[in-house]
Amino acid sequence: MKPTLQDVADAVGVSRSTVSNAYSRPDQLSAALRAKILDAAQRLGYPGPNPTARSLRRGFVGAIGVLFTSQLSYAFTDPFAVRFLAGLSGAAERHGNSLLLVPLPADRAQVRTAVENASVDGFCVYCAGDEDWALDAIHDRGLPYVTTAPRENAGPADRYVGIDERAAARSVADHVAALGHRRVALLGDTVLPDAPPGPLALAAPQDAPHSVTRGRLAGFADAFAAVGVDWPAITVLNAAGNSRAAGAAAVATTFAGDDPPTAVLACSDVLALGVLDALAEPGRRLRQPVSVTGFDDIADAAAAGLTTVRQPAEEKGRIAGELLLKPPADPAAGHVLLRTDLVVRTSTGPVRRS
Amino acid sequence: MKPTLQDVADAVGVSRSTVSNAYSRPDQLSAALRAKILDAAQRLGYPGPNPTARSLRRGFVGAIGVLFTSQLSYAFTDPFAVRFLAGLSGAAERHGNSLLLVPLPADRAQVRTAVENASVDGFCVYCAGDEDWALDAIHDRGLPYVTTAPRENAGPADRYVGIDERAAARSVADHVAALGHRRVALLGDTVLPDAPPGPLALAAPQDAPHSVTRGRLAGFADAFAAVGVDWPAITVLNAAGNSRAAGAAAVATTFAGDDPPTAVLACSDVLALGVLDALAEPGRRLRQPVSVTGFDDIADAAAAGLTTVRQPAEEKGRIAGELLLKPPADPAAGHVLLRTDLVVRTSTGPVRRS
DNA sequence: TTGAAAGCGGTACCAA
DNA sequence: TTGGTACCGCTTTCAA
Repeated sequence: MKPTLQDVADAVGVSRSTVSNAYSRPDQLSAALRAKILDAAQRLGYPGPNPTARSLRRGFVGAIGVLFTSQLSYAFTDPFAVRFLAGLSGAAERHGNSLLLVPLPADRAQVRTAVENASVDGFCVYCAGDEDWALDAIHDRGLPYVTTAPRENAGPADRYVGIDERAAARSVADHVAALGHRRVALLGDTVLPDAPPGPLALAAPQDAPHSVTRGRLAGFADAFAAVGVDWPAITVLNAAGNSRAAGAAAVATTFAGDDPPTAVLACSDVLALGVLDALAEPGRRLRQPVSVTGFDDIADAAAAGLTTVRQPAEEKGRIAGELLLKPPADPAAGHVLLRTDLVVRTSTGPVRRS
Repeated sequence: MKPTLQDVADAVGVSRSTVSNAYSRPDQLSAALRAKILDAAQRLGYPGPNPTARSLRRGFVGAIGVLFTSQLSYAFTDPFAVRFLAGLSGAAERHGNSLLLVPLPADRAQVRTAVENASVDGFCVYCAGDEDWALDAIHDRGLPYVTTAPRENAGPADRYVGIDERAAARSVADHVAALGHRRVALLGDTVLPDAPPGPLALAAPQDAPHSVTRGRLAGFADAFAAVGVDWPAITVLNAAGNSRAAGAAAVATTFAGDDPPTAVLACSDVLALGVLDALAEPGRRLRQPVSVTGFDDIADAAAAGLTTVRQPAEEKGRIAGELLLKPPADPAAGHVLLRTDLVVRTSTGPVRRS
């Protein structure tokens, strides 16, 4: 059996408190005694204070939990999520905290369990807003948390860092509309759960269950409504996942028809890059070039010449971390809206009169 | 104060054991009583069993620690590390484990503390081999661990997953040598600690303190020695970090001289891409095209036409996770060497006679 | 089916 | 400076 603090105390002939102090508060005992204790510990193979026991007693852990709405392993395939994590881990690093990445099981009941079993002092929920079962579980645990999207019924104590999704989406859609595009398609990841890739019937942006998608679709719609293109005239495309391949698959049949869209506005850069991939496929014949826009401004966007909306990824993560680790005195400061910038590159251009 | 299990027990008029069973072993009590207990818990706002206390009592945590040799936030900027993490998190997910990302402080003494404070059942040490203070700390805690490089004095119980760095490096260097290159430069990240960017005096590959760099440099050297180019004739370049910018900076002055290298072999794709960046700078005049090779085959390598050595990133992570979470019965199976493949693209070509 | 009691391994207050 | 003593919150035999 592994030796415990008690064993060390016995070996040296002192009390447990003294051994504990030797580790946690060196100034509380003489250097000589401390050396003697550490020496004995070494000899006995005492691994040092058990972190779990220490956390239990101290009442805090020194770790924050990170929850992803999608599979944890998918999170690492999303460039934006990775940059967010970089920012978050930087903040954690600075505060001496660890990051506990908690995989969320698909089963709703198990989500509760996963949340309940996490030894953490708080949670950062990436890209939530509708995953209420996870947020509810966190809330029930009474732990502080930060989300990257505002909750429907957010209380004043709720903290989040995000962007104005709708306004940001509108900015890029305004740009596309100004270029003269009127036949457009909007592309999102899992716009409706379990929908197949490709065109989708969505009565209104509000019907998208995911709040981020909802906000972006609404912003796109705003821009086109302003130039007389109403929602029913807009094609909504569904992608089965947030990947280039999914983006390409979603538009596979889009440009075949008689009157194809002249622009595709995607809810993420990754999807948009997939659209560009599809458009670049050899053998594809187009009546006119298709404008494509993304969202996020990930690293690959620049090289691809993708017009997109930039949001500060690392900063988002960093602020999420700070919000959690160093709560602002003023609760109003707990709601942070980051600025976004329209980045116009070569993937968008004026529509050609036919 | 937050209610505890005891409070719930008191409220219902049962013992703590029964309440505990209501949560952890529903089959141990009548459905009616269980409902009553859960109901009372709800009413009192009991957050469910405290995970820390539970872990302490049960003797395991359900989480594995991840240690990066560099800053945690840097890890997310390294594409290969990210893919490794994706694989690792997949394995963790499958086994119902969480991942605790532990930031390692620069201070050596604090590294111990960081390791000692992590509530985990084991560690995955990314890219270690020489960070012995971290490994020692893990070892002293008596926890199982996996590394991504063999340890010098590895015992039979040590588990690791890696590649034959030297052979892999040789394969790409053989390719370059076969193309006729004899004046070559090798480029590594932090070949020697605190060295400035650019040319470096390194008496032998063995003098590189980092085992991965050491192995790769040795492999490069092997190939050129085989064609009569000895170590002193080879330029070694140091990069201050594993980034494109650092790669570019490292070769900033390399091609100015009279007799510049005709090939640069980098220890990572990221560095190699930086070299390509530098070579593509406007205004740079070269006597002949410079061949460049990388290592890892990250996503951006293909688009850049980079000749490189592919190693299976996600699989490396996945296997590391499996090795930790489901230790092989046969200890020999705890040492996994993954295969690598030379991927020849357009960044390498035959040397031109001058 | 339920409860009593004994820890899991430490920490921190307070008194000596 | 050191030791005594609760106690952190839960799980788990074992007996009732």
